[in-house]
Amino acid sequence: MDAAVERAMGVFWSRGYHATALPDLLRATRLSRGSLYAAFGDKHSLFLLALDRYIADAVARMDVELAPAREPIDGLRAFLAGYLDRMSGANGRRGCLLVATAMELAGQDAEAGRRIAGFFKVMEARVADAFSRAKTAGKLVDGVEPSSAARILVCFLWGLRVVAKTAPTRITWQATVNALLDRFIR
Amino acid sequence: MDAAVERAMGVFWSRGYHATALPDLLRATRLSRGSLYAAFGDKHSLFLLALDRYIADAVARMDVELAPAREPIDGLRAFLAGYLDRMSGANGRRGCLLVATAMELAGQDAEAGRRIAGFFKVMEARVADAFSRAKTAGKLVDGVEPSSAARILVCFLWGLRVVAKTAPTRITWQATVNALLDRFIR
DNA sequence: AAATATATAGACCAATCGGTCTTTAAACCG
DNA sequence: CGGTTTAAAGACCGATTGGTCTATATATTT
Repeated sequence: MDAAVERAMGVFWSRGYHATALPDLLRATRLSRGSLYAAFGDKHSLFLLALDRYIADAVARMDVELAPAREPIDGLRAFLAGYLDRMSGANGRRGCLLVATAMELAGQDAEAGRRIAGFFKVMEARVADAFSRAKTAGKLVDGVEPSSAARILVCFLWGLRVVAKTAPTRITWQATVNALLDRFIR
Repeated sequence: MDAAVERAMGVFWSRGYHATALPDLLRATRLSRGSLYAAFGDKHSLFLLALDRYIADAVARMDVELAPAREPIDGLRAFLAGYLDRMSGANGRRGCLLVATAMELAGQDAEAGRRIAGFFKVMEARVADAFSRAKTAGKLVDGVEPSSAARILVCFLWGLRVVAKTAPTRITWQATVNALLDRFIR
């Protein structure tokens, strides 16, 4: 039932939680009503599985892009390039399931909120680690503290996902990302 | 019917568009079903009015905080202090109607999308203007370009509104905002 | 091939959705 | 006071919501 979760994830991703109706999920998962409820319990449980899947994918990407073995600056650049891809054109307009869920559910839904907050901490920690390694390699501008640079960068990236919903013009944002990085990297 | 729009805005702000049901709006506006439909047409039209109101409030705040007459650095600091207030504790958990709408509706609802994109441009322009004045006053770090600094800062702020939904710890973010400003301001 | 487990299609459920309409009460105005 | 406008209350509408259940068909297994 792994493929079903992935297909459901796609629907929630495109439409959001409330705007996704059961028929949408049935069409996407190619499951009958009965099978879907037997397998996943209810809409909310399936959503949490989809969210977990989305998070796992994102963490997996960071695992390779920001791997400790890799040159940290290269890693950060690859990491940011991925974000630029994901926020350009149609990809950008589709948005980000994590940001959408944070805004739509995190206030009311504790389970969803915990997952969002958890992912945020993980992402910040990985970026901070990369900055930290860059600093010991002497590649950071004087006075830049890895942990606060990481918070800035990560926060900026979440903002990008918001902006990309209405202004998916890649070139400008490529330049903006570079400009931000130039404030940190020597 | 101005107060009704404001009350409706409060509901949409707290719950989002899809999760707001007619009874919620009736309770908040203290209007009967008939009166509400006579005055505003339908739920979507009322939502757009509420969104316009939210945007007008935000622009009005910027008008005073980032007024051309004011010292630009002071203005930016006041502007950022306002954001920190709005993202701390319960305020933060409530989120931002603009960011929520961007994620929930901007993809499907062209009217909402236009408003979001428009506000984004306005905000970026005002911040860029403040940075520009700061630069001519010699208060910017060398190599910092006002327009790209503005894009970075604005984008960072949208990201703050996302993060604040689950991690509304003021002190850390106060420090992070200062750290970002330190990259731009001399 | 027969028996059993599994998943399908889709009827069905109460509740709620956004929206309309009629009836009744309250203001307002001459 | 009497007549008119205005708004409230709430019945009512078809459509849709998330969720259950039964009957049928399809595999699977022995």
